Amino acid sequence: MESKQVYELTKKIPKGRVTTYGEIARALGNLGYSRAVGNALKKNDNKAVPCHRVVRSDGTVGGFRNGAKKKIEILRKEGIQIKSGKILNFNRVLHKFH
DNA sequence: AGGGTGACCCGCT
DNA sequence: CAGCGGGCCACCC
Repeated sequence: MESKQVYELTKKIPKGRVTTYGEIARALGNLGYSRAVGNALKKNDNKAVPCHRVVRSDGTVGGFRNGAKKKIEILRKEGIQIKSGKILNFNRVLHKFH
C-alpha cells in the first residue's frame, strides 16, 4: 500500500463532503489499512491534501478534537455542520469511493 | 532488524 | 449501549 494513493483519494473528496479512514482503506483494497491511512495523513499533512475532510467512521473528527478547531471551521464553511466535534447528517455528507 | 505506536475498524462480550 | 481485544499497515526509534 502506498501512502500516495491515500493522498490522491483524499484530494478527490468533493468540497462539502467528507470521508472516513475506513472508506479510504476499503477503496485501497483492505479495511485493515485504516491505521496506515491515518498515519500517512498525519505524516504528510500538507495543504494539497484536505485531511480535514477525513474523519472517523463514527462521525467524530478524530485527530482534530484537541487544538485544530480551525479545521472544523473550514468544514463548516464548506457546508458541513458540526456539533461538539460530531458531524451532523453524517450519512448525507459522507463521500464513498466505491 | 525488530518492536512500539497511532488521526482506526470490527466483532464479541 | 459501552468496553475490551485482535488485526490490519506505515512510520519512528
